[in-house]
Amino acid sequence: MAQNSAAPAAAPSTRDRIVAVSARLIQRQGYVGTGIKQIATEAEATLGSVYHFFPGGKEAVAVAALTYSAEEFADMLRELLGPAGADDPAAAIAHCADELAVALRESGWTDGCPVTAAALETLGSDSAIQRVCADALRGWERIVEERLLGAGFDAGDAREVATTVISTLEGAEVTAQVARSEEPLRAAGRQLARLVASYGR
Amino acid sequence: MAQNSAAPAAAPSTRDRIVAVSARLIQRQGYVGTGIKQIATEAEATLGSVYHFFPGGKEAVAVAALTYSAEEFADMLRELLGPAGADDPAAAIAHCADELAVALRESGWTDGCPVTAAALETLGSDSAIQRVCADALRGWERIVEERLLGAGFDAGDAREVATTVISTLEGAEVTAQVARSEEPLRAAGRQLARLVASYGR
DNA sequence: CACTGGATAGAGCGATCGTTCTAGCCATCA
DNA sequence: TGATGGCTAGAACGATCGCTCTATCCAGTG
Repeated sequence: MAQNSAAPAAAPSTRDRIVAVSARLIQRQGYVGTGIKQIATEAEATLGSVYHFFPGGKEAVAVAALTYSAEEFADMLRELLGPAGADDPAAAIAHCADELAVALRESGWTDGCPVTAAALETLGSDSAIQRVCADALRGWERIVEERLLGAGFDAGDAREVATTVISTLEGAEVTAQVARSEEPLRAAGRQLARLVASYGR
Repeated sequence: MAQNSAAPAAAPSTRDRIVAVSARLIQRQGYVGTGIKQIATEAEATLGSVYHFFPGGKEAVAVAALTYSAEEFADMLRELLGPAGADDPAAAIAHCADELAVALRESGWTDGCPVTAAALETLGSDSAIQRVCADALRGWERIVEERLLGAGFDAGDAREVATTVISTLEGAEVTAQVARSEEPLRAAGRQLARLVASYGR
């Protein structure tokens, strides 16, 4: 079917499959470690299709995949953090860390943050990938920041705490993956909750 | 001079050059993105030398490089955190984050944490690299933990806070690299100090 | 019906990957 | 002086990399 916008469970287009598969592979193997041919194979597409939809080559595919992943995680953040007016941002953030821990374990500790993975490999070059990763992190920070502002945080505090929350979640996720344990994320969640709560008086 | 063990500033051996260069390259380009031939060239060694000292190939070189980097960072941690009996662990941790920020800026935002970089690329495989990275993170946590214990922390708190401190520093360093700004690390340092201080009453 | 253009299909290009292999250098010691 | 062995040197191998190219398929349109 050609873009049946009404049916929710329509078969994904070739382009969408390429993006989704790329996101997953970058998440697990990094940008350099993921080959175009592997993407084509696992997306059940051919090399021709990949270069048809992404004339920019591997980098263009990665940019689309990272943009997709970034928005996906942003949605998750918004959902887990709850509405900006809710009463307990500390518990919401801890809940967020717990959900990340569960998802990580269920994937066999492989499906971490594709943005972090790709960012670390392209640091020297001021590539488009770099820019997408920077925007993603900044966007996630904003979501947390606005949640804190909604809970009555001072503007400066909200910004600084939001930056720290995202950094800590990123770092704790990597630590959890390496240690193959939920504990780093659980601990980070509890400590972040304590930190956030310390502003509430 | 052939291994003048007395002179402190002796020219480093070929093996040492290979390890040091590998550590720096993995730091900047990741494990997959760094080639054996590039290592040989930049270390002013030949391929033959690399395989002579590391019959295990690329993975063995990386393990040695990561072990070296891990110990180097552990030394830095011990020095910056000060003696276990010192009075203010919160300030020491913030100081630590600031030093990381300065070093990162001075390198042009390229020289981050090689352990994080390598760990993320080898998650699926239970390789020796994985093990080295896990040991490195655990070791760093222990250093922070003992510093907190020395400051009078409860055992459980010390462990959980130490895990969080390392995770946050890791995450903030990545964020700082991507954003090309010292701010994420500075913010993380201040918030970690606040968190640690919150236990002191 | 012929035609058109988006999409698919995969052979093949040059380059580079990690690795292996043989040859030779050179300080050491009999 | 000749032999030994740690170390250096780099050519070469098969595999795989990102990418280009041509050919084909096929739904939509006149």
